[in-house]
Amino acid sequence: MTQDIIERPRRTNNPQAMRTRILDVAADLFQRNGYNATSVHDVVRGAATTGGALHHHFATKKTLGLAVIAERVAKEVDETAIQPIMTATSAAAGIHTVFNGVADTLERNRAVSGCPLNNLALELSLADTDFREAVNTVFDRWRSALSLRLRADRPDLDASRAHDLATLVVASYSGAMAMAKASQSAEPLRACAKQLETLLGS
Amino acid sequence: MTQDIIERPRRTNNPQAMRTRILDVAADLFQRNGYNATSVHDVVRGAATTGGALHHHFATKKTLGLAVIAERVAKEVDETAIQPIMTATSAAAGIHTVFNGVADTLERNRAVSGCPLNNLALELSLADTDFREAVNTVFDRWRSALSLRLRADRPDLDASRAHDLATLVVASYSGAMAMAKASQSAEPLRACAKQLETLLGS
DNA sequence: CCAAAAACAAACCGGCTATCCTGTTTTAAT
DNA sequence: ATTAAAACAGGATAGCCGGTTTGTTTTTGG
Repeated sequence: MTQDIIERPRRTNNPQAMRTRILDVAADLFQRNGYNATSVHDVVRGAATTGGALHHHFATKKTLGLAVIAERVAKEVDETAIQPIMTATSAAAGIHTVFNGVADTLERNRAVSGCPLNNLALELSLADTDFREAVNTVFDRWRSALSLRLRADRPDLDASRAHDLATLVVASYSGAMAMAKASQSAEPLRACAKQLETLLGS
Repeated sequence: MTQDIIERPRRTNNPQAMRTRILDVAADLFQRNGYNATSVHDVVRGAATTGGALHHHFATKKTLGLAVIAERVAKEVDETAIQPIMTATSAAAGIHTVFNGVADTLERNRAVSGCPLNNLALELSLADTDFREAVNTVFDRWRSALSLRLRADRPDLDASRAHDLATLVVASYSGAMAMAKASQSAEPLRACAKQLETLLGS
């Protein structure tokens, strides 16, 4: 009797794709449920892989977390917050675009899961220095870019004031996202956008 | 032979004190390490009590968490943020006092553990509706109080604008605290305070 | 063809939350 | 005063899930 061989689909090694997939799933879960509330098993299941494979790419959960910040969160901040401001006709216009654009997105999706940077910042930056530095780096890039743009718009603005102004914009964005998450509403973002406009318009 | 009785200190029932102690320790640990990263065991050890006693006062960890928000975090927000603004000579002066006062405190203590409301808001408000509502209540009280004070100062201000302005103040405070935590520096708070002053001065 | 990389599979130890049962103290009615 | 009931605290345990490790098999590049 010839044995019926179950044809298991041949495995194909694709380390880059695997790494990317794990990173994507982890970023999503960390964002939605938080770092501590997400187990590596959750990530394994989500990425349809195995514990061993994950371990091969990321030795520990912390390594994975740092990679998510450096390669995913940073990119997301860059795309949704920094780029639009750099390409807009003015800093004020860019800020308007970013705040209201994000508000629109939040209203399209039903749930407000918050700013990924902020989420991880508050959960991890006190617990671990490496996490703190990774998060701080992203905050600083954002703030510097904004400060630079503000001065490009208004050369009369001195560096220190521009820096303070950029800080206020970033802070109000973060805070508004926190309030938006708590109220499950985009309204705080729109309110802040309006007020920032009057401040920048002067 | 008479048995030597080890004199164990007689137990004294003091449910209120026990409850208070547990709540205090839990609030502190949740604030410093986060909700998920804190085990009930940690709370038990910190309060120098036992699992059974804790369970008697708070059936589950979630019950404890909700109590911390409603009875500790809310009070802290009231004392450090709302009261000073209500008693100051003007809203602008009050805001100045709060932001710089907190900044001073952060610099005295070595570590910036962030705004307790913000910390728990971002960690829990998406995970659980009860938590979200508890956090949102505190945010709203804060915002309403501020809005009311702004209008008392400037009767020309219409309600909607006052509300938006209050939102910006609360948001920038929250965000500045997040940045302060990530950078372990009070500078973001001072920067925001300065910029808010020019906005309110006009 | 072979060595190294990549992916799989299973299980480990430890700590977590929740619960149970026991014993003690307080309260209040008789 | 006495005593029954309620409130309170102690301590141990169960069951589960956490992150990580350990072998082994499969794939791939040189």
